[in-house]
Amino acid sequence: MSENGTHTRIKDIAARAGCSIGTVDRVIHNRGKVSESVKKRILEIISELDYKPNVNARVLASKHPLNLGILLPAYNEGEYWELPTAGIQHALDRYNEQGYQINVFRLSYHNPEQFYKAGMQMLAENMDGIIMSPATYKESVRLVRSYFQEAKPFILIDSDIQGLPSLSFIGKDPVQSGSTVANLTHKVTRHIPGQKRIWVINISKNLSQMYSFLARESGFMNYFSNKQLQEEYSFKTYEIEDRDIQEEFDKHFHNLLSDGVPHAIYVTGSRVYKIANSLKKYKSGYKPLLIGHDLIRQNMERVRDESIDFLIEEEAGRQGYLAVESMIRSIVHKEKIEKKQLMNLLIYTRENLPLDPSE
Amino acid sequence: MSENGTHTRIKDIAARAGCSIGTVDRVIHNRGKVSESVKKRILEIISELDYKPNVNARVLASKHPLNLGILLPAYNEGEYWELPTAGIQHALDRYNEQGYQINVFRLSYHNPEQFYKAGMQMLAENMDGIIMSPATYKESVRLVRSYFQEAKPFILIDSDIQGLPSLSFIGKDPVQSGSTVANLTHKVTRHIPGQKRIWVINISKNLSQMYSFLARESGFMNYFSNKQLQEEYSFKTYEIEDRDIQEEFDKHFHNLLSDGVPHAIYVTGSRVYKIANSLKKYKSGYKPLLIGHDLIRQNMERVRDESIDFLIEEEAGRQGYLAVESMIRSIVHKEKIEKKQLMNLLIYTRENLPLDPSE
DNA sequence: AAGAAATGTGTGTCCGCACACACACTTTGT
DNA sequence: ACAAAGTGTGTGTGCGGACACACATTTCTT
Repeated sequence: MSENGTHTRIKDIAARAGCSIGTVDRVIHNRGKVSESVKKRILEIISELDYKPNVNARVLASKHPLNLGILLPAYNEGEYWELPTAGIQHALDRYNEQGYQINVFRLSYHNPEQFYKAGMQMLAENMDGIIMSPATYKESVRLVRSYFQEAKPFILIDSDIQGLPSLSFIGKDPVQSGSTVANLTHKVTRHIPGQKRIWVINISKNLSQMYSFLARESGFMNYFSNKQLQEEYSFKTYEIEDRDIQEEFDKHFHNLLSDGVPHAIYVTGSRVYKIANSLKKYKSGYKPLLIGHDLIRQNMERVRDESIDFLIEEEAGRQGYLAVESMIRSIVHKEKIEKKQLMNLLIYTRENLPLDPSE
Repeated sequence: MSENGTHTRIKDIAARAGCSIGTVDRVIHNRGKVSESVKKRILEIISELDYKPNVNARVLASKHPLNLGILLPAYNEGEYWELPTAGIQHALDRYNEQGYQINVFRLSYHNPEQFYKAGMQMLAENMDGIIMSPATYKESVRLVRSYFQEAKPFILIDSDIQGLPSLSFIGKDPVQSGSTVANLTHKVTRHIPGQKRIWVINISKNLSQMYSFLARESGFMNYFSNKQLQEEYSFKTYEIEDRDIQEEFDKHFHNLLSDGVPHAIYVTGSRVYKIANSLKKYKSGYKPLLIGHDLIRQNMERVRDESIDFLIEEEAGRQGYLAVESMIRSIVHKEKIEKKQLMNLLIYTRENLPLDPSE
């Protein structure tokens, strides 16, 4: 507090320390020379008074724009990455309206090499901070090594790579996510007489998604093995290539089904709708429980007509929003950011599906 | 945009309109007299340039504190209302740190009359804005009528009362929520042979909660009637008074159970843990599916030991946070707020339970 | 017609902070 | 011993907007 009854200001600190605001400013920003004794005194007063700089004044006075690098996988319309991207855009619009000046530099990648290259280009372009979703482990570590050396702040979204010196990770533990789905699957199928047949399907286009999918799968399997349910349940795992032509996909999938329709299918990624579509065309008395991820349009349609039973999502849009917000809070406001910001696990059914997935 | 390449400023508008910034300021704030012609010209320029005042400068310059009234039901430790309250506190702390000066005036109520009285006191104390959770319909309408006449902005959290001229409603549609639980219940129990017995239990202390509970119940029942599942399912609804002494509660509940343990129990509120506790003590071969609401500590413990199967929550903490944020954005930043901010429906199981429910 | 009141508009200060600049005092070099 | 370089500290201006105040011009009184 201060004489005027509100918050502590630089001026108040200066008065207490018996120096000018310029000197206080110098110790706060570590710029210019300040004698040790004065510096110590000021730091003491700062911590004693619990001085928090006024963010509004700070943003107003420092007129540097924020250069933000955004590095995400390439995607087509209606695909998963549209969601985080929308969240990012939402945040950018909002902060822009409020008077923040933010320049974005976007790059996308199709494969790990491109990821690394684009990441290095971000360095070359001298961004103030970088928001990215890592591709593979190896390239991420290589890239982050460079970031670390140049003290370049970065935020990881969607997939974490443990131990990286990121400002923050924003996303969800995929193993936990898989276990939760397993719990759901277990409870829904437990009363089916006889042995329950479960399929886990990974449909992916590229390597970088594969990691999350596999982690979800192992979380899923883990649940059943921890519960010692291997007797009651049988599992099959399929890796299906993402064929763009639905007919080809159908053919392949119907082929798998000919051995017998399972009781439940868990698709570890956002391409459940393809399974749902194929399943619809397959004449069979039994409709398996179908669970998949992410609130993309095509999935939502399939939830609406109940060909998908449950859709899990990990607040994809909010991840993007928070990434931008965290970057601003860290770089512009100089706040401290939580190392891990874990999202909630949302479950959607026909009943609680939002009309519009945009955040 | 402006000469300096960034955002439009008042100065830029003044330059274009050929007047001083004082005049522009007057038309923006509708204070003082401005000739019609100049006013019109300025307004045109404002909309043409899409002028957005710089929030940081605005907050910095206007040094009024924000007086915030908060009116919520009274609660004991560990009860539901702790969650929104924590969210509110989190927002207050955060904005306070950032240099906003916010004074809060809290009141709580045990019954509708107190609610109305406290609400009127908020008016008398001349708060800038009020965040509240409405008690009953009648009292809310009466109260809001006064608010409307005095143009006092208010935000409703948790329970909506349709058609009220609130700044925003922040919460969730309880009917939808009930239907979602019904879907879950249906899928889990569908494979049980024979007729499935379902219990819906409302445990509440006071009238104001009852509304949400009943709405959830009707959403729940709706699902089954829409699906025409009345043949396969039998339903019983119980209203249980919330007895503080668990033994008494147990006695009452065990009495109900003696007619036969149901296959599933849906508790429409946050007091599921009481049922879970009672159920544990009841010796029976069959453990019914147990679903309830809200991430309070006692419920979390029961999810952890799997005596509660699913816990549903509607981002209670975030509701509080958003309420404060929305109030600030509306009153201080003068932004436009969305009339309805619907929360997500979160599902928790043992696998994805957070360690700490605080936001 | 002259002062009073109403109307319209411009100027200046402050909010808290960032940063450039100025300047005094000390230390170093020759 | 005196200039040059280095070190420590104070002052001033500007960021965009809010608001008080000053003042000019018009309109109203009597």
